[in-house]
Amino acid sequence: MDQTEKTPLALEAFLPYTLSRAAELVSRRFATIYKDHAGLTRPEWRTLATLGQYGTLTATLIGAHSSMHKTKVSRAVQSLEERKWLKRRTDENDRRIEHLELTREGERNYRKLAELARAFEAGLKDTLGEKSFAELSRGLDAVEKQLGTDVF
Amino acid sequence: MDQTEKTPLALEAFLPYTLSRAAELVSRRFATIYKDHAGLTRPEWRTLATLGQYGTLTATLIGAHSSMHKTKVSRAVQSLEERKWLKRRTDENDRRIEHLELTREGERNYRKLAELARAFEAGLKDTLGEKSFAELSRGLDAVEKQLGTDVF
DNA sequence: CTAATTTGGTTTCATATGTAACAATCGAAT
DNA sequence: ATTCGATTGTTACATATGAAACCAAATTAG
Repeated sequence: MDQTEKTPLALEAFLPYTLSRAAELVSRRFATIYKDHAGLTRPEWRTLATLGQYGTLTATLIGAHSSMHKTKVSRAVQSLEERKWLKRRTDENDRRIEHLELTREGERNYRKLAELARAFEAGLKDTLGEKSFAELSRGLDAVEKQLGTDVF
Repeated sequence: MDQTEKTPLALEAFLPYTLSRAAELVSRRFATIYKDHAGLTRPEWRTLATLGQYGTLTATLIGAHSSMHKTKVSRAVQSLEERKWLKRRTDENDRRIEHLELTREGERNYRKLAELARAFEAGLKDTLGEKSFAELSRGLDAVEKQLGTDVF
């Protein structure tokens, strides 16, 4: 007897759905941190975080490290530049390239937000429990390892 | 000595990021199924899947079951109605309410897509490995259980 | 060397989204 | 019965997004 005749698909147990739902739940909560504390959008936060982590980078590299579309990066960089949180420096040998770097102000805000981010993650680990958190992390790593080779 | 002085936050190991990234990777792949095979958007697919699973529902309930904003549901229902994949029936006692139900055509397409969805998930389980898949599922369940009480 | 191609990044345009305002209806309170 | 508030669903508006066109600069091909 085929179970699927009655319920071809249970959405609440279907991984693409549960994964997307969990991501939204976590994302929504985490967003309050960079939105409320700094008025940043998600692309802006990711750009800040990537530059904070890696130091000087080009826009293309920011996109690669943070999995963002180049138009998102472009707009986020503009916005952070207007805030004076980052500065551009055109490459001397290749004038298409711009090296992007956080200003002192940007660096300061990055550290502050990074601390809140770590606290958020710690709270999440606490809420989920050490074991579930570790399982989730391992599962996500597996996804990244298997599907993450896509350029985009 | 404080490790965070050098790298306040490693994005590739930060759960809100890895979760969001994994969701996008899986979502992008799964989307090809309902897009290529039926020309559906994600809200349309979710609406179809929810009605297919639960039978007759109101728009509000579809939103609750599929975690979609009511405007998304409203637009998806319109579109599916135009395709003649669902029909509306106004409640006799409360004329604000519309009972939504798949047509035979809608049902047929739902079953077809549901089968592809199950195959997709099976392939994913295969790719990730039984163990990682199970860990991921449990981790996601924990997230849902702890954070899923938000209405939205 | 010049033309064609590629690359880094921005802008344009069409689409998708959510907030808020809205219309219609219902239920409760007076 | 009438008014007020809540609920169901749609629409209008402003914003976010990505595909594609685009510009400028560099590289490759002929």
